[in-house]
Amino acid sequence: MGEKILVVEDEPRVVRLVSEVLKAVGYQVVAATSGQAALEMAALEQPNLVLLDILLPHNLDGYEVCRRIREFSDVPVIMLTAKAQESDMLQGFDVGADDYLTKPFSAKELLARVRAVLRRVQRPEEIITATLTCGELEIDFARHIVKMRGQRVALTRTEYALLRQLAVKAGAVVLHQDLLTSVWGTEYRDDIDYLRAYIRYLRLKLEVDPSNPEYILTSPGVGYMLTCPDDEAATTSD
Amino acid sequence: MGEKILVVEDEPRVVRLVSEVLKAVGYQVVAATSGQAALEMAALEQPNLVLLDILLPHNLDGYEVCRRIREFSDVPVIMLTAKAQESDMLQGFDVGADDYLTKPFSAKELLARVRAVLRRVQRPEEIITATLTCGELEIDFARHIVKMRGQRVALTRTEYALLRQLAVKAGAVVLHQDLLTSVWGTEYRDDIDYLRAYIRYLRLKLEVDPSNPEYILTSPGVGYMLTCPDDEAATTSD
DNA sequence: CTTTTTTTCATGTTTCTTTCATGAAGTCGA
DNA sequence: TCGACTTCATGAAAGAAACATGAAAAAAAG
Repeated sequence: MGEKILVVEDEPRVVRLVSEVLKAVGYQVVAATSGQAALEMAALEQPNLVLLDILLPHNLDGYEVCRRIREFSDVPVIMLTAKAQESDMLQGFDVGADDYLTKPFSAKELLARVRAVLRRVQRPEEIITATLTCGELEIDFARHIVKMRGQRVALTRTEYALLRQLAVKAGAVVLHQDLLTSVWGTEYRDDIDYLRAYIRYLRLKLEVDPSNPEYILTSPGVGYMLTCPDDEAATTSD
Repeated sequence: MGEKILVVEDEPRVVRLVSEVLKAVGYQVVAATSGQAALEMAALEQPNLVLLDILLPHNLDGYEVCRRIREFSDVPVIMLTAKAQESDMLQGFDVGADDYLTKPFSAKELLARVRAVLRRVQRPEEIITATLTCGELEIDFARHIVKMRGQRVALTRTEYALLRQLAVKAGAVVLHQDLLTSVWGTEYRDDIDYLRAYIRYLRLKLEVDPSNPEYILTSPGVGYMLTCPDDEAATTSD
């Protein structure tokens, strides 16, 4: 239930105090007393939040720990320290901290800020699955990767741009002019040879038989269309 | 480019000051001077962040405004006020604020906290992995250790930073610009020669045949990608 | 001051884009 | 039915852009 919070602090007394406060309201607490241990636990325990003291033993302070955590994780970090100087705080935010709390602080303020940060993180903004599946064709817009029949297909920049335009309007005929202007620019609106060349390149890379395309169909005099064979009665085997 | 920030504050002098600070670093600013106006603009303008003063004219204070905004929106809210009492702050967090800043505050602190909150909102997914294994490549993020085929590989700071950026997005094409800005900084966005040089260094250290890379692949005109040979149907012969 | 790392540049090579010529296929009116 | 016309697919090749590479100067680290 309770989120897991990693407390990084070298003074056992403070660790105990903070832990009790957090546990009292239902959080799980794990602790580390050195920077190195903190990094390992951040990776190993996958906490939902890190409370990070700046003054740590050995030569790995809180700023550096925060910076390194940021290299592999977006877990929220609240800096916790006696340093009240503005420059210290700014440095804390610089290395990627989410909040900065100066000692002494009250249990209530600590809890309020912990809650505020967790509340923000846990709101699962809808994850945009920027991937389109069209028959055996897969386009992962976020990764800029195209697969056909499970195999990765390497496309050039222009090929990808053209396929993308066809894909976002899959199932509909996209006009020559629309393709030309969106891929090459408005001044290429009537240069239909570009389109022919690149439609061909796409077919060579995506179609089983480029001369009898299943996916990229021609609408003579109008434009081209990307169809998803599943959607239709795809049994037109001649 | 700049996120849109709604500033709610009845003192024109403060509005002007805050607006200038925010605009100077590239944010768009819209302002409201009453609670009623704030609610309307929060709905209408869809800001990415709200800076909300607590003392507002008429009978609709900042707490109430925040509470009502929360009824229809998750937009982050930073409370902005002269009230330094702890109870006031706690009430701020209670009504759903993300941060609480007491006047007087410096421009730098304001910007740092604005950035921290926006940063948090903009990357909702957190990926924590102690070590990433990608084919024969192993990266221990906590220790900054890289191994290839079981052997430790010594990387320079820049080499490591570049590999890390590729690794956290393993399996995706990472754009030139993204790599350059995250490794060297935004002002290096178009200095593609740095990238070429370091991609080469990485290949020399990681690939069996640096001229025919298995791991670090080129997407001409787009970017580079770290692939994990196991994951895919590794039939990209030739 | 030596060594390592980073930055910078010039070179040849590869890959991608643009362009054109050809023949096939379809449309339409005589 | 026939040719005149339009639209396509295709192959090939010149031109342009992007790339890998080696090497050396500059800067930073030790």
